[in-house]
Amino acid sequence: MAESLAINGIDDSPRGRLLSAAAHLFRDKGFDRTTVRDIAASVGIQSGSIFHHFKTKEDILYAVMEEVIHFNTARLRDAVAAVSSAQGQLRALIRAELQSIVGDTAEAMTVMVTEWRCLSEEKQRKALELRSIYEQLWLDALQALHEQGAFKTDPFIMRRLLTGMTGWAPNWFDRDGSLTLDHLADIMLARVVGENP
Amino acid sequence: MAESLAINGIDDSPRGRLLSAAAHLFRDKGFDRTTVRDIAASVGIQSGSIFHHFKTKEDILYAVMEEVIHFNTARLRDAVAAVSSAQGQLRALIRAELQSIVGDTAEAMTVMVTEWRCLSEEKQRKALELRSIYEQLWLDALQALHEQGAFKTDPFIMRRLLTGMTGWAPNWFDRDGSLTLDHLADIMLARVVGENP
DNA sequence: AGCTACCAAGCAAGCGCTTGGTCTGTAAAG
DNA sequence: CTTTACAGACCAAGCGCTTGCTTGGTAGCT
Repeated sequence: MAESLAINGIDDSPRGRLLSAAAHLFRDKGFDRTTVRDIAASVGIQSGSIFHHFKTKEDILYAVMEEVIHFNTARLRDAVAAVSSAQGQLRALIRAELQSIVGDTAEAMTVMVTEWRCLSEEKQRKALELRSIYEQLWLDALQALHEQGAFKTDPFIMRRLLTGMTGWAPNWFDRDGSLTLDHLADIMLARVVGENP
Repeated sequence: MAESLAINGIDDSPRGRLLSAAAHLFRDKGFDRTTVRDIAASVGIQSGSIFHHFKTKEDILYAVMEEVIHFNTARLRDAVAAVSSAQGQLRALIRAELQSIVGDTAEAMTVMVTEWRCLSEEKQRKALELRSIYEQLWLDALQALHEQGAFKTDPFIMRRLLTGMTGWAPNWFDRDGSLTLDHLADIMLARVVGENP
């Protein structure tokens, strides 16, 4: 049994604690190398007891993704709503996604990126549908910027480049280093609008 | 038994065919979900016969990475050597990495990115050492561009952003689509030097 | 004679998941 | 106020299957 920091957006019911622990283990060892015995041990119960809360191990993975998508879609929506200019909105989206991906939901977000294919096709489809609102927020902001001439590249491609940049960040960004998330967001924004911090 | 396209840089000895087949399966299903029986079946031998060529399943993964690192380091070196200007060199590096990652060594490169943690720490360290020449080629070109004022961001960070952009490409780039790798390389280059294709 | 490449059979360990039951807290029925 | 009912949370034990890998041997080429 090991204490593990809760993930933002996941409550601390028995089920929620199971989800946080699972996300943590999935990130560290991967879905397949994490056994239900590992997850059970890290919250201090027997392995069989897991199946009182979830039907299958895969359902745990899906639940982690579901929770993190909902939480971060709401965060993205708030981030966009708080700003009026298109460039300001994009900067807010980048900053919020960085917060999701290396900050308070890091484990769950990383898991969503790296363990995606461990879901059955049906669950992938369902999760993709949940993601669609999230992605639309990005495309709207990028489309607006594109129309006002801030960049020439196709907004869909630009979103993919940004996804790659933010998605890779957990592999190198050091939360205790001198580079702040605010600064990094400015650097990434400049890759889109062409300014040069 | 299924035919699978050979990966550039891997010969077609029994061992090489095993490596190509393994890389293909590792990319599709992941290292952990691929069984030695899967690999054996895809080249038409019995599962036990695999261990005549490799000591462990993990050794297969390492061998895939080793081969692809060597091959692509050579390709990167050639790409740089063929151009004189710093910006031309960076463009050549981006183009070559895209070729590696969505082209003729796609399976093996994708596996290297996504199945990295399936290696033991010792093998990770060894593979990282092999990678260091590869990364130095990038840093030299970026450093030169940085010194001549083409961009202000720290070259190390810029390399990480580029790694993310190219590394994510297999998840969306369509080899049969209208976007060419040459065009995509130009788009990515512009994220660094601030021009706007 | 020796080497490479392979087969056939199977072992030991670990896996996800099931089963039948216990305990505790809550709340309606008497 | 007690009794009965019941659901949620969990345990102890273990089943059936898959896994990576081993063993002892054979066929063919040099």
